[in-house]
Amino acid sequence: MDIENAKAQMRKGVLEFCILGILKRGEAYPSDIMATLKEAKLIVVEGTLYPLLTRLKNDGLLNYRWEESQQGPPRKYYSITDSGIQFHSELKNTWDELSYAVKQSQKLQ
Amino acid sequence: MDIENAKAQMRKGVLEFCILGILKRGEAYPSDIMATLKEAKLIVVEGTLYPLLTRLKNDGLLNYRWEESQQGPPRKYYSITDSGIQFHSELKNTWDELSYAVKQSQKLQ
DNA sequence: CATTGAACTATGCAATGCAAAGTACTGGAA
DNA sequence: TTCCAGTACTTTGCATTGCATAGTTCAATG
Repeated sequence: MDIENAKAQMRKGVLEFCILGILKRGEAYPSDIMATLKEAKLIVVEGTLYPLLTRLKNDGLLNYRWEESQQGPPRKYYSITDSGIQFHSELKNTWDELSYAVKQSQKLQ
Repeated sequence: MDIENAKAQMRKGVLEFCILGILKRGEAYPSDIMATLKEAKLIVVEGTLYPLLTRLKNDGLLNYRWEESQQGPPRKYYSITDSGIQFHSELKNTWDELSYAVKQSQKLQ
């Protein structure tokens, strides 16, 4: 029982919401997404992000297109689909409900 | 990929925080805890709560004592330990950081 | 003694974050 | 050309946790 594990557990399910939120602004490739998450103080590693994007794509919430890069191999640019936008809005409700519940449970100390 | 699963995932790790928060107010037995969580709009079932309490107890974050009940079998009254209080405060930091990160990632739509 | 309800326990599954190792492509240095 | 570094993407396997489900124990009541 350490705090690092607790952090990992709290992230579960939240990353999807964050990533869909980021892609709502416009398409991006994985390194872009990681940089944006890092700005928000959310460190994510490759082994987490890539499988997650693949999962979201397979569920029809994202699409991608290949684009040549100036340097290095081509990149997968991801964009959000209509289903993705709708799912994102449901996730927002879920997150808001959870935030409220946590807040309530911590009240009245 | 359905919203129910997403809810379950988002709860992971958060329940511990909520329960420690509730027990900081004073000792309680499982049905008390479930009722309090329900008030906060957080539905938890036995199969989730009991193993979780056992885990927290084994990690030294909680204690319990048996108490006879007026009706029905005796109850396990749980209370938080000093380690539990400290861990709760670390979880609070973790939760606050995560909330901030989620908020940031959803900005600038 | 049987039944009912409350309280607690145990088992097994599915989902996800993550570490770790691996593959593939490009460009520059030796 | 051959080797190496850097970037981008992929794959495998593990640990943890919420939850469904079923089972056990105990006290009170008829």
